[in-house]
Formats: sequence, C-alpha cells, structure tokens
Amino acid sequence: MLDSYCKVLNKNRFKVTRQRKAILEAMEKAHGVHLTADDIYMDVKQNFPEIGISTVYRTLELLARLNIVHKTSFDEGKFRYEFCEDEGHYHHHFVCNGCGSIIEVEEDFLHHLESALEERGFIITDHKVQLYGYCPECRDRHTE
Amino acid sequence: MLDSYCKVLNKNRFKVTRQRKAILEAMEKAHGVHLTADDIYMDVKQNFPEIGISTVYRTLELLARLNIVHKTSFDEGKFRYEFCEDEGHYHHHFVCNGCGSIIEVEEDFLHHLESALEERGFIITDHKVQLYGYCPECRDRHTE
DNA sequence: ATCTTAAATGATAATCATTATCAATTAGGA
DNA sequence: TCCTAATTGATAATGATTATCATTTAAGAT
Repeated sequence: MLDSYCKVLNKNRFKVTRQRKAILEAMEKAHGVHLTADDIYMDVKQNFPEIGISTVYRTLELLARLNIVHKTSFDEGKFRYEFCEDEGHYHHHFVCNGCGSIIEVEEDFLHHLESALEERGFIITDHKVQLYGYCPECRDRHTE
Repeated sequence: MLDSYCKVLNKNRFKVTRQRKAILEAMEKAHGVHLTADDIYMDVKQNFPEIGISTVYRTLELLARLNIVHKTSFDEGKFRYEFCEDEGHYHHHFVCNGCGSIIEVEEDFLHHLESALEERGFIITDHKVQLYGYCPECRDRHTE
C-alpha cells in the first residue's frame, strides 16, 4: 500500500523522502480516522522528532494534489485528511454534535442513509450536501 | 421580514441595536448569496463607518444560535452565512471549481440533483454529504 | 561510489480568519 | 430621565495555514 503511493510520487517526479514515508505511515496506522495536520505531526514526531510542521502541511497538500489523500472541512475551522477511496468521489460522513466524532457511512442516497443510521441508533438533526464541478460559464474553459 | 427577526431577538431578551439591524439589512439585500463576515463588514461600513468587525462576528454567531442564519464552510478556510430556509435543515450547494461561485440547488436526492444540474450545463466532478446529529453514545445524554 | 543539482526540509516569520479582553457606550425597562 | 446589564469598538491574542530562505538530501549522471 505504502509502496503504491511511493510509486505515484516517483511517477510524478517527486522524491520519496523519509518525511513523506513517515507521514503516509502515520495515516495508514490511523486508517478510517480523519486526521488533522497536527494529529499527524504529533504522531510522526514520536519516532522522528526533527520533522517540521511545514513539511506535514506541504506533504498533505502534495498528496491531495496527487489524489492520494482527501482534504475536507467539518466546519471546525481546520482541515482533516483521509486516504481517498478507490470508488472515486463519494464522501459521506456523520458528525456527532455531542462528541464530535466523525463516522464514515456507506450508503448512497440521503433518505436511505438517514433511515439506515436511525436504525443503528443515531439521531439525525441536519445534513449538508455540496456538489463540486464547473458551472456553465466555466465549463468551456475547462473542457477545451 | 427584518421585523420578524427583531421580534426573535426581543423574545430572547437580546437588544435590537442599530448594528444588528444594519447587519440583517445587508444580508437581506444580498439574498441568496453566501456572504463571509468580511463581505458583510465591508457592506455595512458604507453607511455605518463606525461598525467594528468584532460586532459583525458576534452578531452572526448570535443569529446562528437563534437559527436566523446558517453558517457553513465551503472548504475555503472561512465561513459563509445565509438566512435559514423555513423548511428546516436541507442545504444543497454547487461550488464551481472554476470561478468559485456557490449556487443553490433545490432538488432532494443526489442522483436527481446531479442529472438535473448536468442538464442545465453543469459538470459535476465531486460531491460531499455530511450528516449531523447524535451518535448512539451521545444520544441518551441528549434526549434525557 | 561519488558528484551534482534541483527538490525538499526545518525554523521562523507572516498571514488570515476568528475570538477574547476591556473600557466606553447604549437599549430599554423602572 | 435614570439605571444597569447588554452591547459595542479597538485592539491584542489565538490557531491554522502559508511563505521565506538558508541548509540538507534524493536520485540520476559520471
């Protein structure tokens, strides 16, 4: 898994550094958890005290650009990072208003989602749907 | 409209100040647009140069607490504010990767949404769904 | 294996949005 | 009009992220 990410780095002419490997390892270790840059920094620092916070931010930005990680905001005033799923572009999350935990959910449509979650003991109080792409004005600029 | 918001303030024992009215007016003027705190600050400043940016933030926080405005992040590193819809808790938005414009969309389910938008000339490259509420562990604490 | 060099790093300062502090002002009931 | 707690504006503080720059290093060439 780590190897395949290194291959992507190589293929795009980016160097495979100790720092980048350490960051990928930290993220792999916490699979399924949505980490902040600082979470990753703190974890990597354990075995790699010289690492700088800038390197963490730079690396996450790079990994996001290469579609290795996905960067999302859960309205906390900071970003969280997780590995991209192979399926592509479906990111469904449940955010608990009580403890703030972020739980991944699989189902595909909202009403299914909501009733499935409610059956599992969740209470849904709100939801947000955001679509990304190109509006008609920007479309041609993008596709030409 | 403005009056009804003032009534909500009154009912909850908050004072109806010139600043609060000016902020509500600015938001009403830009109906349908998702404004940042700074957008509102700049606009109000035109007719009210003494207003402070802290007051804008404080007022928006208050209006959000009273369910008059809705605070959302579109992953730009800042928040945007819009009036709450009466229907309650459905917030669907399209964010253009080209120009960054945020367009409101009405339909209720994602596949409908996506095909409806594509018919209108949009290209959808990604979407994000976030549900908010209480997880089973926090549920009882919340309902008791 | 060593050399070379552009890419990458770490320390630090800068930025930007937001929040906290606090003395001065003011809305709205007495 | 008076009183007082709520509100305000100026400003400092914070927290996440980005920019700068001198130093280090990965990895291809020799």
